Amino acid sequence: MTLTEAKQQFINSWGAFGTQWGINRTMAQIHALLLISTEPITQDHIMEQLSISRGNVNMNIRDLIGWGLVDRVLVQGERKEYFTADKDIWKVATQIIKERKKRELDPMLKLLSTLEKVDDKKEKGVKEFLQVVGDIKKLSKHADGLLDVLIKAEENKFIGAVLKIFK
Amino acid sequence: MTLTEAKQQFINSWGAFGTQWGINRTMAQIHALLLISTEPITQDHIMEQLSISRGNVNMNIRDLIGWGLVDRVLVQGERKEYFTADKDIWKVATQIIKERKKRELDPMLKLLSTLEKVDDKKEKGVKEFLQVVGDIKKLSKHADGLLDVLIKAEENKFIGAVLKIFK
DNA sequence: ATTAATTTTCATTATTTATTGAAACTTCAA
DNA sequence: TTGAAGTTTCAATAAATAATGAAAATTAAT
Repeated sequence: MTLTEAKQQFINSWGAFGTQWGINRTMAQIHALLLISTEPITQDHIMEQLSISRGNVNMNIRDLIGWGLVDRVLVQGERKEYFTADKDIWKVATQIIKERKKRELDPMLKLLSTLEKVDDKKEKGVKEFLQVVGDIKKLSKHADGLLDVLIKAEENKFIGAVLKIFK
Repeated sequence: MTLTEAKQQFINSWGAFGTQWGINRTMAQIHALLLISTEPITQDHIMEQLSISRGNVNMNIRDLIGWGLVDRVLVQGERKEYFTADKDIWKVATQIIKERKKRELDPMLKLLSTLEKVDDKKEKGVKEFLQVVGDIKKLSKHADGLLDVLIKAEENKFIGAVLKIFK
């Protein structure tokens, strides 16, 4: 396999994996392209490489910046904007975890707290409902804590070492 | 809030969370409905509760069974099939982890190994590409191991206790 | 065997989600 | 200022995904 083929396959597969996780295929592909680009690249370069429109690139790039996965880069003497992605995969992973926690886990916990306010205790089945809601809440909080450990583990070798023991 | 309202909101929200994770909204809603149903229910019941067609219920139920999240139940003296979902949220979570690992992490590792076979070493940038691919592979294997720990933690109080220390 | 009840399939249709591209906007150099 | 280069927005359109419903298949009672 040539490097060009391998890169193409990486981009395509990364896009496919993205869709399975609720991430826009093109956004994932742009991220993939940036991950394997040794130098910062322009919107025009992305348009050409992925055969997509200017508007599409622009919107997805801004989304990626919002996720903290991509940065604008100023190139000396150039009018155009350039973009890069952090190549440190651990940082990429923790950044995604942080964002998803913020965007999804927090709202989830809020919802569950609301649902715990069911008042008509007379109704049959309230107990069972509250049991399920309570369990999900407990699990969410566990997950929340666990993900914090993971995020810390990136900077803390000791935690990483301990986690390794159990594997 | 009444129990009926709360249940409705739970179902809707569960569906919305599902879509964010690449899961069909209706499938998530059916799962939610089963989670908060104290008794096994029929396809007709699901159709009515969620206002969806028979075909839709049927396909999604079978998917859920494929995920190991829902079971068929035979009710004494009844012709119709009934369905239930495991109410133990830890088991639900570990089952989902197991399935996603199998369906996604394994193929991902396979892909990465393929990509490592790039041969034209003469090409500029091969080293950087292999670095990124190698890093992702390393991370995937870490995640793989970590998820195994998590799955085991469900049955192993000791691991759970140790994980708690770091929170 | 016949038939009524139930489940499954899948071509068609509807809905949702993503993409395009041209106009509007911004930036900056002359 | 003016205008050329570059960026952003968003209504219109295309593509992908999900839902419907009726026909086919299966099941089980008579």
